[in-house]
Amino acid sequence: MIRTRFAPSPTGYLHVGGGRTALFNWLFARKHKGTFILRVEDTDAARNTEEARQAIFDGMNWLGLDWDEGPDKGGPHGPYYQSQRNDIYDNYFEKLLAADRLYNDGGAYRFRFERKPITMQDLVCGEVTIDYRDESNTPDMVVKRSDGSYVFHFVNVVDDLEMRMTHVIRGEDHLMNTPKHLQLIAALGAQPPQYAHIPLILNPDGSKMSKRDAGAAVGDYPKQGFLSESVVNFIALLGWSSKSDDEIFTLIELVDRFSLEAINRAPARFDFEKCKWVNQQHIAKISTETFADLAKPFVEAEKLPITENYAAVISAVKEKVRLLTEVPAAIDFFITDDAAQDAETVAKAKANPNSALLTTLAEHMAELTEWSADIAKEAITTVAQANSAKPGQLMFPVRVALSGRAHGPDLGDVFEILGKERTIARLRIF
RNA sequence: GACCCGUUCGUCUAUCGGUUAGGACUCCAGGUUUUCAUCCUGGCAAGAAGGGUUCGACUCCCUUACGGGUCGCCA
Repeated sequence: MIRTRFAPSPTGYLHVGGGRTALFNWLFARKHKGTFILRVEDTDAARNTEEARQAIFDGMNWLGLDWDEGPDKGGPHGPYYQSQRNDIYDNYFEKLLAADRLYNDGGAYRFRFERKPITMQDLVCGEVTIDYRDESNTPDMVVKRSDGSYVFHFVNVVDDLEMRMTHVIRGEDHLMNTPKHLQLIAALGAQPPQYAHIPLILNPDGSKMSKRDAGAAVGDYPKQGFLSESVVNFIALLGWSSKSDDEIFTLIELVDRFSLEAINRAPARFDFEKCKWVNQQHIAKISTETFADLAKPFVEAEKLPITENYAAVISAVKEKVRLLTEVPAAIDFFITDDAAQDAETVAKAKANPNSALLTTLAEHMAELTEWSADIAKEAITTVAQANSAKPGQLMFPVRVALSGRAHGPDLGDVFEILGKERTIARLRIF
């Protein structure tokens, strides 16, 4: 039975690197019908915050990564906050003491490493050997501070043992820590889990992605108008490949295709443009109803009313936006008569000789007894031909007159949604 | 500095000794849309360098260069 975990410390927001680590652990567990555990490593009392703890839960929930054991959920190996597991750590500490592997150093306790080469079999990196005879590079590590608290390496190992982890999938920044953990586990007389160290995520310029960098916080993605499945899809592709030409996957499809063997060893740079493209692909895949629901908060945030024709309006722009944040600006001209216009585009359209025909077009439309996308388009053809112009040449001025911009939905949709009166009114104003 | 991991188009990647080195993002050009976008088609663009091993190397080995990581009483 596979058991994996995500063990963040609540000292900041949830980082995309952490999000991807959580994702890979989750995917591996789900793929093999195993158990996924969330454990909060809050041993650094000085740096832990309640906001950070909440950000982890919010981020995990948003990404759709549910846990089988952990906070709010419980489980047979709890509690799942390290700050509440001190008795357990004391027990293990006694074992190390009894095995004569600890010594006091300035009030703190250090673990005495065995001075020999340590070889590990990493599921991603393969066989890696670190020579512990070189003490300058591997000084005996502190497991208990002089203030009595335990350090990361110790509690992390104890918990992975206690919680019966079978696989530890974590960032490559932990690769050099693994022999330390292996030594600790051996000293405790236990069997280690299998390790898989995944490459780090870098900034577009190749530098290490850390706090403050664009795209670093998982919590920023929903605000920027990304769908959670897009983000999951995109970060899965950073350091992992399905080995096929397909790239757009739902969470379920990822579970189906995921494997540790397909994880790369080289770090990957974050490409914001591609992330947006992935989002666009997911928007295209979801239903109009779902899209309307997801876009609604962004529309309301811009103080735009949800009108009766909201469904039609949203449907007209669904395949034109890459981010949900683009929706308000894409639909506002449908909803209000004083939506912001692109001055440059308007000037360009007014300079267009064909815009002189717009008045004629408005008059012609005013005489129509019925109204539909096709009838309105036909009116354009009629007016154009009567004035020896091509219908297509009228499209641009008409678009600008009706929407105030150069880009937008199909003109037929615009005619239909705006209706006869507003269409004519805007043509005349222009 | 020492140690560890890595290095295919600008970016994400496929390739498990024999391929015209494939796909995707970006960019460019056509086409569709009586319209901009979407979409479709095409194009630009890569094996870090040098040595080996081999009939044959992007693929295996060594060296160098470059990138990342680690050397805490942070996690």
